[in-house]
Amino acid sequence: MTTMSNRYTGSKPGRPTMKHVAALAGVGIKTVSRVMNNEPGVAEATRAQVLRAAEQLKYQLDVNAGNLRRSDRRTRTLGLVLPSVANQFSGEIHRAVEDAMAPRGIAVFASSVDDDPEREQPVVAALLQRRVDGLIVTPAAPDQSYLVSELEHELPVVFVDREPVGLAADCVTSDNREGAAAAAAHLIGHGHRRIAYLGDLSTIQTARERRRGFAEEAARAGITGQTFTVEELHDSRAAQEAATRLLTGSEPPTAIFAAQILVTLGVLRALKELGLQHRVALVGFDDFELADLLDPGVTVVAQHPEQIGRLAAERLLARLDGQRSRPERFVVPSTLIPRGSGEIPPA
Amino acid sequence: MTTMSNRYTGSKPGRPTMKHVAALAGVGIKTVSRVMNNEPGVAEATRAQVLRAAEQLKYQLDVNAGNLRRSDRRTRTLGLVLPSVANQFSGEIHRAVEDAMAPRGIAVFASSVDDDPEREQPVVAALLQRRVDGLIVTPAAPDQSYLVSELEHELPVVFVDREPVGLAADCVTSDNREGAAAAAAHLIGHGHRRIAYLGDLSTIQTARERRRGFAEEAARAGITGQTFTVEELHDSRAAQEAATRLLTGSEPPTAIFAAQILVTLGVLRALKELGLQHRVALVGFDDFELADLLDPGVTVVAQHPEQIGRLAAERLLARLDGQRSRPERFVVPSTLIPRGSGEIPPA
DNA sequence: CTGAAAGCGCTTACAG
DNA sequence: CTGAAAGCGCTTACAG
Repeated sequence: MTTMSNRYTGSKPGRPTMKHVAALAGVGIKTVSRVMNNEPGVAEATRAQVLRAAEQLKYQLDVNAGNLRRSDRRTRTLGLVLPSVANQFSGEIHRAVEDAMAPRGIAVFASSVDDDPEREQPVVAALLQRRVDGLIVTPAAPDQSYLVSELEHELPVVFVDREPVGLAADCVTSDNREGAAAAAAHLIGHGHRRIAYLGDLSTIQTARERRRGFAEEAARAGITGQTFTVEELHDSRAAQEAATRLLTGSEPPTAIFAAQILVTLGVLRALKELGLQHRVALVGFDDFELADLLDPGVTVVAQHPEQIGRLAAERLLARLDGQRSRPERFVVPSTLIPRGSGEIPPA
Repeated sequence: MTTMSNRYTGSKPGRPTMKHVAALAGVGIKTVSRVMNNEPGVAEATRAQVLRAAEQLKYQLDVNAGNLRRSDRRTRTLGLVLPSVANQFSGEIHRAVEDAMAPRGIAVFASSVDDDPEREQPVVAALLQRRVDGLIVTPAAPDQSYLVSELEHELPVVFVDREPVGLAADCVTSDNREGAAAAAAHLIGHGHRRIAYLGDLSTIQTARERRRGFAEEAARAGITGQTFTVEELHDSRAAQEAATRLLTGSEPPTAIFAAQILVTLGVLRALKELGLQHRVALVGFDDFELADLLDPGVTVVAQHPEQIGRLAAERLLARLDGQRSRPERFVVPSTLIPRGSGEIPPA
């Protein structure tokens, strides 16, 4: 009979198992298991011997195999569904979640959905097949009721940035309505009446909230301005074109509220191209690097993605720890940061 | 005997298994396995029956359990080690990797190491315990030889953005040396001789490469300027202070090369504060959103993280598909983009 | 303090 | 076309 060390089954040669470590150390596999999991009740000499064998074989515990038999059936894995891991806001949420999970040994699968309603469910299904212990999701589909059965099976699900539709679950968002209202109030307070609202796809819940907050505040000031409302702007080029059209029209607005980051960038390009950056006021929703370095500095309603991510992660951990109270809705206040562009008076 | 449907073992109640589906459909579990994995050779009627049962129980295949017995032992999982999932460059690499892996059903674990040499190895070890099928790593530690045994066990490892030390493995980087040399040549070509080099930690391999590319090009032009070299700048505040010191010194530089994105931001702040943004030339390494909107526009050496990520992912997939050729080193060319700041003549 | 037996939910390797 | 038995690498539940 050959030695064990060359008789592995898989196509990856040489990956040792507890059996190999046990054989080399001259103990049972249960003892190896105890040592590798830092369980008490192993003689010091035995422990040392096992560790030596493990070291020699470069043995690494297989957490997936362990999980299969473990009574809690936890994979120590989390699914995070985001618009895109390449965007700044998502990245900061991701990092906050990672930082909250790492101390518990929970690894994070992040998936990008690009706000495509069709992709949300397949992406979530793939995560469920991997038996993630929980889900943190930025909803993109019009309805999340497909997750009801998972919730019933006690899978913790927390929604971030946007509220879910069709099921009751924990949720952490920015104060979209209040933030947009604050932006409107700020511009109105500086004397503006002809304020344009440029916003994202109205299928996105936060976009509708911001629209509403802005409109309510405007109405409160006796302003109604359908002519200045443009929605369905999902990229900066579309926003730039829309802003250019408004600004070169017969009755241009004296101020613009850009309700999403890419819209803000598009408006900035339009203003610069038209040489109007010091003439037309601008407040953007969502902060960005360099906003202070532009001329004028860009006044924004800053969101706090790291707080949103952290809260969502804490919520999820509490659920994993058995908290069964009913779903809560957390709203993270945004912050208006005046930097110049929002304080330009009407022409 | 009670019905099966309420007799689960785990703490997550109700998660059905193939056994439950098989019982409900009145077939063996092997048949359920065939259907759930879309294997051929199942009668249409049987298949339909199984699908109906699976649907009714909301059954989802457990890919981890399957993997345990599967002959290839693949977890369809990848480990991605990055400086931080919150930074733009990392995020774009991450997205490119995700997009390359998704069609193959491979999910990505991303981990942030914050360029902390101490954190690299524990982070990698955690991924290995999860039996990832491969690793894409931005090295932060001074040495990656701890991965030699993994490479021997045929675990595919590809390094991104920085070259590994102590082992031969596939690697995809920017052309740091050439890019920095191009920046130097650009400034020299515009008449500058007193050019400051502001760079990141010299422990980081790419920082050393950029320093070298810059110095070589300067030497070629007969310029030696030790007094203008500041390194170990790892955040924008440090860079701002260093730039301010140089610019307010007795013999200020007429041009600055900022060899890292945070350094560029710090220099921009310093220039603006001193009112020198139209007097002192600046080229930055790494592009950023809004570089074109500043006044003047910021000339940069643009890297292409999405290409770097895609190449690394393709390399890894080729290895997974059995390619055994010797390790290759890919260098992705960067692009100098003149926008104004780099074309300011010396005072 | 230690280890043999059973079993987690699947796939493999067969046999019919 | 279908399914019973064995086994993947661990942990559980015991027994000694």
